[in-house]
Amino acid sequence: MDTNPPDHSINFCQACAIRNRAICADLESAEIDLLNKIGSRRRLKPGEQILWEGEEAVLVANVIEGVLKLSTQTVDGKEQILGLAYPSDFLGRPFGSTTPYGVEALSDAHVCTFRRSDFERFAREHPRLEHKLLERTLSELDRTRRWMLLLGRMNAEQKLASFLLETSERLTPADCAFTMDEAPMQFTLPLTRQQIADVLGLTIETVSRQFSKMKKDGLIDLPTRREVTILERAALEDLAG
Amino acid sequence: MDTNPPDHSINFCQACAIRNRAICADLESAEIDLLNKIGSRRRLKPGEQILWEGEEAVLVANVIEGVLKLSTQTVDGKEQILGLAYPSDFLGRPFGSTTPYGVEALSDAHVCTFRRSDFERFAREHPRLEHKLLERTLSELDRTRRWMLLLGRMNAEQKLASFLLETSERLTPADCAFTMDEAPMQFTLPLTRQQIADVLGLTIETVSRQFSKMKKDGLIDLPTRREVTILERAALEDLAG
DNA sequence: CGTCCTGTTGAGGTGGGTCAACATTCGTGG
DNA sequence: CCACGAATGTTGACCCACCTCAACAGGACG
Repeated sequence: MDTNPPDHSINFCQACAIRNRAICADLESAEIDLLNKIGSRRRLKPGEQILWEGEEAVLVANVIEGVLKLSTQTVDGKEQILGLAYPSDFLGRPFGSTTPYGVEALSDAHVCTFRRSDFERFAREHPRLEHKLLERTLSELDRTRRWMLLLGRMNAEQKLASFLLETSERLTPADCAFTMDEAPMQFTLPLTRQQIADVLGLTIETVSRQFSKMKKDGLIDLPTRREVTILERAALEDLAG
Repeated sequence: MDTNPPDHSINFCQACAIRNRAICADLESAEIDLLNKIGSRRRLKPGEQILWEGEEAVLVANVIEGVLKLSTQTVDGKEQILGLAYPSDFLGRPFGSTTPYGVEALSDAHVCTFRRSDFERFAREHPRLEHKLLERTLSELDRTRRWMLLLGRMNAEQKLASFLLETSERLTPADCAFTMDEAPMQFTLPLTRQQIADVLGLTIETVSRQFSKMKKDGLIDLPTRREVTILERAALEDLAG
């Protein structure tokens, strides 16, 4: 495994690409220095796992780059992806003893990890960090609840349309100047068809068929398996509801 | 509407039935007095709504007694219940501008409400409260993610079995001495068939058929529409997976 | 060039949705 | 207390969206 050893020669947090969006956003310079001291960075390859469902929760982390999946399994082995983590998202379960889901990198990824005990101590001593984490957790809960509507009440077409729209938005950095309202936009899916199926609660065949249908209908183009071009965003939004 | 005016003649929080489970659990006596001053109690009838999806978030609340539902609707009018709130659960969206879901009482209910701005100010001044809220939100996020597995990957039978087990547990106060491991246990459903369907992402007919099937198979009994007796808990757990 | 892996497409089956008739319970007012 | 109508729940018949199984296609990589 290429777990890089902690390197404190420069202050990572200060320079961090996601600094103004992550939980450390509101901290003061001195606090950031401290946080930097207890964290270490780690690079992950696609498929590499950093948290295991049910294991003792020893790590928490911040996503700096890449996409990761949070997932769990049914007794009969079917997987359900519980969520995707993008840059600035928080991973792990502070203030709880076991990690409730597995976390695996989908793309090359870069995370900032903390020993849970270190992180918790720091959080308790710095209410501002804890407040930021609370806001983030509340937002994540909102997002997760919206996803329940998708799983419980949408058909395959609506699910895929919603997924493509959400993915295109989350892959576009928030500070990006181009709003791209109606412009065709292209991106690389961080997931295989199987993983998309696991996110949407569908089978791989159904996902594939819906992709083909949307392409035939001219809503999207599929230059390669992993590339998607949204041609008719408004139409997709109609489908998604 | 029978909105009771705030009544500060006695200190509600100190005497509160859910005091040791709710977010105020770790507060000191003096803090509780303060919190008590900014909150007011309110009784709700079944069907009465206290938060509306999309409206400006002006209230947050703690459930003291009863069961409430959090829900949202699709464009085509189908409802999806996002969660149920039981005593000691927290309602509303602090640190956000709009309430992301509607909240309606399912049974006679009793809540302790705060103006969001008051609550937020209090929380920021009392990190212990904020910490408690964070822990609660993290747990709720875990619970919600487990529910996603149910919605995305379970069939009707598994969904209903899981629902009955969870409901029986949440209706049994945690401090109840009887663990009732294998004993037959009875409880009153706080939801109509339609609402159960909305929780599970099913239709009312499918819910009804699954109830009938479980009764025929001797797993449960249904003395009245609202009463359920679990006869074979182990078998239900097998079904739920 | 062959093997492996991922994705696509087709054919057919089925779980649960839809529509409809009926049953039961509840609420209201006589 | 009963009578009536409305609301809620049950059951049956049918259908369709999605799942299952299976064959095949296209890259990636040795």
